[in-house]
Amino acid sequence: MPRSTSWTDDRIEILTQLWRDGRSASAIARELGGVTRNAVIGKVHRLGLSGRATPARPGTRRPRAPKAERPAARSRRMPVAKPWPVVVEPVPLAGTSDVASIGPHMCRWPIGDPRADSFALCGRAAVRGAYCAPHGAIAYRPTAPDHLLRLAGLR
DNA sequence: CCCTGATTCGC
DNA sequence: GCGAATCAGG
Repeated sequence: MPRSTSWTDDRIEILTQLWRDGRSASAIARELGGVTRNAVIGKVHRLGLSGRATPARPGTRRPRAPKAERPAARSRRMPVAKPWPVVVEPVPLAGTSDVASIGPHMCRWPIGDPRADSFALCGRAAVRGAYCAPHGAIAYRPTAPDHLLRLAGLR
């Protein structure tokens, strides 16, 4: 028994039969064992078995470029779905008002842990709804364009 | 990414 | 003759 798998007559016959059956090269290689699909394809060609009954060979093989590396085709396309800009403004580190002293036109943005004594509300002039400009920028984030929300199943 | 066969060429 | 590497595609 040959320890290196070789193309013995019987293996060639199996190969021929399976190939005519339309089995793929890799399937044949697995069936035979000890050979790769490349080996099978190579043998098929050497045997002159290549074109099958109805091969349907659309593309003709390229003569193989001498040695050039592929230029990695540049495609110009629109930049896709960059995150829309989120404005980050400086935010006051500490609040100046507590819930009792907060007025109607003062920023109600909570600062700190509500359970802590240091808890406060921002208290700056409210210019966007209940909040000052920087807190309003956080509270009223721009939403995604409608079509994107639809794509995401959020509408 | 998986897969297909085709081709080249050093061994 | 052999088949890995590499190719063009599906």
